[in-house]
Amino acid sequence: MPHAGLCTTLNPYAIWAIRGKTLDNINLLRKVQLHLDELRKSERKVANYILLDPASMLQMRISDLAQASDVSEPTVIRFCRALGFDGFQSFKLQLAQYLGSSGNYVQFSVSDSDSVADVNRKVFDATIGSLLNVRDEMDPVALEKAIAALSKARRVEFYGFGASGSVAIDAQHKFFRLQVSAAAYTDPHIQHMSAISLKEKDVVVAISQSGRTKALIQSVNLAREAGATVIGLVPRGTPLAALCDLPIHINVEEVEHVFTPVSSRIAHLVVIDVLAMGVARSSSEHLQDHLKRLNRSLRTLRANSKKPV
Amino acid sequence: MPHAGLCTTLNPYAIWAIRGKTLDNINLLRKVQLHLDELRKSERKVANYILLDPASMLQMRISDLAQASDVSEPTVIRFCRALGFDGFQSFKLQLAQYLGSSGNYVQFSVSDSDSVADVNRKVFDATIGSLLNVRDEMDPVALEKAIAALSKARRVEFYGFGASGSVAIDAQHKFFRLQVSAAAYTDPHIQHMSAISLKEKDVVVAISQSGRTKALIQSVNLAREAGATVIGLVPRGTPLAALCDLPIHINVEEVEHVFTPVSSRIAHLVVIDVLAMGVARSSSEHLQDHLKRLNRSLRTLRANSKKPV
DNA sequence: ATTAAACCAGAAAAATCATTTCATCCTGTA
DNA sequence: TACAGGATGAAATGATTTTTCTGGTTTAAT
Repeated sequence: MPHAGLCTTLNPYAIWAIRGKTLDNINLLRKVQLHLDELRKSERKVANYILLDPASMLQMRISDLAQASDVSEPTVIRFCRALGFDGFQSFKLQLAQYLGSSGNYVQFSVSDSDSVADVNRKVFDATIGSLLNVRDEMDPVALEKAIAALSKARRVEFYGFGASGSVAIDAQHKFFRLQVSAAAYTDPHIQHMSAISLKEKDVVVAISQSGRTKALIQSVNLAREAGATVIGLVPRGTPLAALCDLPIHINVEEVEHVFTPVSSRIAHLVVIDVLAMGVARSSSEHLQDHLKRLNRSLRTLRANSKKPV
Repeated sequence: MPHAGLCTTLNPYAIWAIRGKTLDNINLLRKVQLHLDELRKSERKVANYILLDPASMLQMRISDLAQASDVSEPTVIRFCRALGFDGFQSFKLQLAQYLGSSGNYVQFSVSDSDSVADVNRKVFDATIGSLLNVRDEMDPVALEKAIAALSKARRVEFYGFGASGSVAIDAQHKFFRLQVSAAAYTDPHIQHMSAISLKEKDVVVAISQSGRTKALIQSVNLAREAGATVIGLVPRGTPLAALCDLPIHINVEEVEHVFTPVSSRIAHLVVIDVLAMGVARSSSEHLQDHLKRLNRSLRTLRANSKKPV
């Protein structure tokens, strides 16, 4: 097998996989909340206790949970069954997995006493937490429309400023490789100039963390006037979101008074990856040949000797 | 509270947090592997079975696992105890949590029958999987040294090509905000020219997914000759890794014949975040004032009206 | 080579815990 | 108020884990 470096293997679809997990139980706690009013009164006591402190029940036996919720043991079982689980153990296991997957990445702040290893861990976990949120909030229909538009596009331009500027540049790279005629502009003047020269079959992807950058709004307006389709990677409910033909809403934060500028760029990048993967999927074998050749040519830019660390 | 957009709150440290989880069990499977030779012969059978297919045991009763591993039930319990758990259930629960946190993000490939929602999920999970790996493989000592070097640096330059080019640009942004004199060069000529003009107190951060890009190797050589300190975000065991003063090893892939160019850039970005956070921490309150002013000034570039979606 | 000691593994008993059954108790309605 | 209906819990049942104890196997010393 070829070296892993940039991209030297054949199948662009081969990545990583989810072990079988029904989509139902991915958001277990949300599911509990949703079914709350379908539950009987005493079962609801159990639900409320679990929603209040999900982690604690992992250590509990059925009798403990019954006592803590002030109901009888059979009720706990009925609660589990009402949610579609086999029984208490089955529910507990699912909850453990759920808490393992998303429960860990809750809020925190780095303190001065943290070691570098702690900071590392926390920054990574913060990022992962954001990604999990964005993943679950993503609208597949919007994605689908965006992928369709990108696949048909004659030319794709990525616009962004600041941190979103580097996302735009990265996106250009990605789409370039897929043989899409792509450009990235991070300068407002050039954006404007390019925007007015766009045609109907062109697509603009506007990337913004704030959703309110004036210059970007202007570029998008110009692009739309020129007849181009505008896809937006923007937070919901912002001026830019309202302006785009195909807004893809990306809300990184849920807790208001928290500073996470770290993660939103990364969420944007991953969404770009999703779009690129979607476009790659919908294109022909021809493209895969192209990718093979591309990788071969990149290899000539590299040194070959392997030296020890 | 101010709007969340780019970065409008006061405390740059406030991000996200880990719910209490002993470090021991974060890498449960690795732990099993490490203790493998301390186990008795028949207990090892159990361990091997679990390492082979951890997910399957979640559905198993103790007797099933005993049968599957070809040992008796007490042996299974002794195995759990040997690893420091209370018993079988306790172990199973921890494993469920572990698999929930990282076990899901194992290998797969996107198939043509996948919906866009599936692709979305898989791309996100692939990314998260890589991040989890990189997080756990990261060397805190190397990070610490790099942070120290960056904090003392008179000037920091980021070098990268291709996808790593946009990482370099992003890194420049990030450090720029921390009042570090930073530059990013993605053109080999300019890199070379800049590299030879560096001084002893300067730091270069070389970013590469392959670790073997010729032009980058050359830039690094020039920078070192000029007396600058070179930090490398590179895979272990590559020519570049050998060349850097302070290599930070980032190995995104573990499975050889798999194509994951998607995730390595992102891992690099997160490592940049970690470094930036480290530098921010080690600098004064003065910096925090600066950040406040910076955010105020950025706000003037934005539209203020809130429009509905 | 032989024997004792320590150790290891499994069968069966015991304990624990989840589940089912069934009787009781509410709640709402005629 | 009486009755139907479902909702709840006590106690019995059943399943699964855990402990105990015995037979076997390795190890080391004579």
